[in-house]
Amino acid sequence: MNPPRLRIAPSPTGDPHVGTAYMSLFNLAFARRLGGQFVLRIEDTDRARFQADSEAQVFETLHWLGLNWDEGPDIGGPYAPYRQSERLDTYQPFVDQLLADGRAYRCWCSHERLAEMRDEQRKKKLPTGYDRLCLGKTEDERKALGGATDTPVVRMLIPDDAPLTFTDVIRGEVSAPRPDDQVILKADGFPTYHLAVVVDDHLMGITHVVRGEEWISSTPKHLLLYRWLDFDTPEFAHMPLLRNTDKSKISKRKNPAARLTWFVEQGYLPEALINFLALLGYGQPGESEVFGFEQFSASFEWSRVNTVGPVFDLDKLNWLNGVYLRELEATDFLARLENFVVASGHSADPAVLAAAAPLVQERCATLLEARDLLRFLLVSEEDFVVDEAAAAKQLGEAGQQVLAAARPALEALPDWTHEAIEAALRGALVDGLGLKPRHAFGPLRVAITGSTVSPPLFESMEILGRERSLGRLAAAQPG
RNA sequence: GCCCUCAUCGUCUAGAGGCCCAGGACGCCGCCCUUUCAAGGCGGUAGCACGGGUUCGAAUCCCGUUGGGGGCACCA
Repeated sequence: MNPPRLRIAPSPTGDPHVGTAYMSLFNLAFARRLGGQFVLRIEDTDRARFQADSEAQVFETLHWLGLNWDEGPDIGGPYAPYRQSERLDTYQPFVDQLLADGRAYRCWCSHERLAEMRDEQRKKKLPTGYDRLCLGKTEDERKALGGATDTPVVRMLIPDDAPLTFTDVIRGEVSAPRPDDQVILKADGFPTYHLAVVVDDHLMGITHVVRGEEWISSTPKHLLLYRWLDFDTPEFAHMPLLRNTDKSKISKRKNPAARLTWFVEQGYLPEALINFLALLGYGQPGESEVFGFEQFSASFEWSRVNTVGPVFDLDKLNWLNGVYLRELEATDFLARLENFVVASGHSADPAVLAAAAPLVQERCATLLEARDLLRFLLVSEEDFVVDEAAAAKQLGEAGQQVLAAARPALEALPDWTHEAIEAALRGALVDGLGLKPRHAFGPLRVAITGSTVSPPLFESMEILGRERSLGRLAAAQPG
């Protein structure tokens, strides 16, 4: 058996969708498992929804995830071009052939007439579908009937014996609804998805078609096209759909995680997202829920792919991301944090960040959280603010006593190290004032970090430096 | 309305007739550790949608019901 060829075919119609990464992951896992190829093809046949910057974002986010393709519009390949808008000449002969063979016909019906027809069908509670008004008519005959346009489309003539069942490598035998006479060539000369996928997948030697389960009901149309055009039918794998919390198909409207760029913005690690997506669609390949692409790919079998659409559970992703963050080498963590801080438009003193990174590596689920935990170190003194609620809680009368006792003890310190700071503070506050540690250090934490939650206090003060630390303590004392 | 598809804790799942009065993970709750928060340790909460079969025996097989999801475009 020849190595398989698989493809992902996103439409450049906006922010890349998380589903694109999800499908790519499964395509790639199978392709790598059997030493086959993974192809990226851009399906830009809908010029009404086309967005020019979308394609670059697709490339960028998939590369970020390490889901790299062997052939595609950016790197070329033996079956170029890989953009459907550049392949219009390729589709035309197949349309002509179907027309000549009587498998397709021209249709002049206007959008208005089609809409009316559907309204009528729905009102009468009939199944919706094209009523074949144009079938067998010349342009003149049709126009005499009204509700026609000058630019016809081409429709498939669906026969009564159209095949409605097929084998899906995930689900086994699947049946689908009987299609109506589907448009395959639009009035603007672009093919619809149905014609374009079939032709391109055949010409590009695609052996396995992996797509969302929303395509199951369209598959009979494709089956017919493969038969009529005398193409070999590929294997089909219909993946369960990712869901919103309310179980509906995951959408950008209801779920920020539907946008692939969101994960970058939030400071997720690509390896964590990959792990998570594989876990959702496949489950764990071995003993652990924590695993990498290699292990996933090595275990890959279509029959093990889930058939139930999983809810995209951010709690679990956050946990997983934290696991990956903690497993990172300290230098790797620092590099990624620095990268994230800069990419998110903040500046940072590399020395400060290097010293502070180990303080937060175990304390955050995402790089965004890490950055926020360190904000008190990254801002200038002019921009530093103490959270109001935190101040109200910790900087009242008792807090002021703490600050008053702490300052002289710290000012007298010869060495500004966290060990020395801790010793001085414990001496002055715990031993001196007889305070419980939590009451002794709470006010200081708020004064120094601006928050009741922070990295360890003494280390934070050491990194902040003597001058800035004492300045913040002074600033926290009114008058 | 019609067609298709799916059904184990809140969520993701293990379970392919007896090993299951259902196991794990996340979340949640409690305790321990502790300068806050995390991390870590220990413990707890919670589920086979329902009704019929088949069988000595069903979470597992069959049928029906209910429920969820998807599709029914000159969008993909």
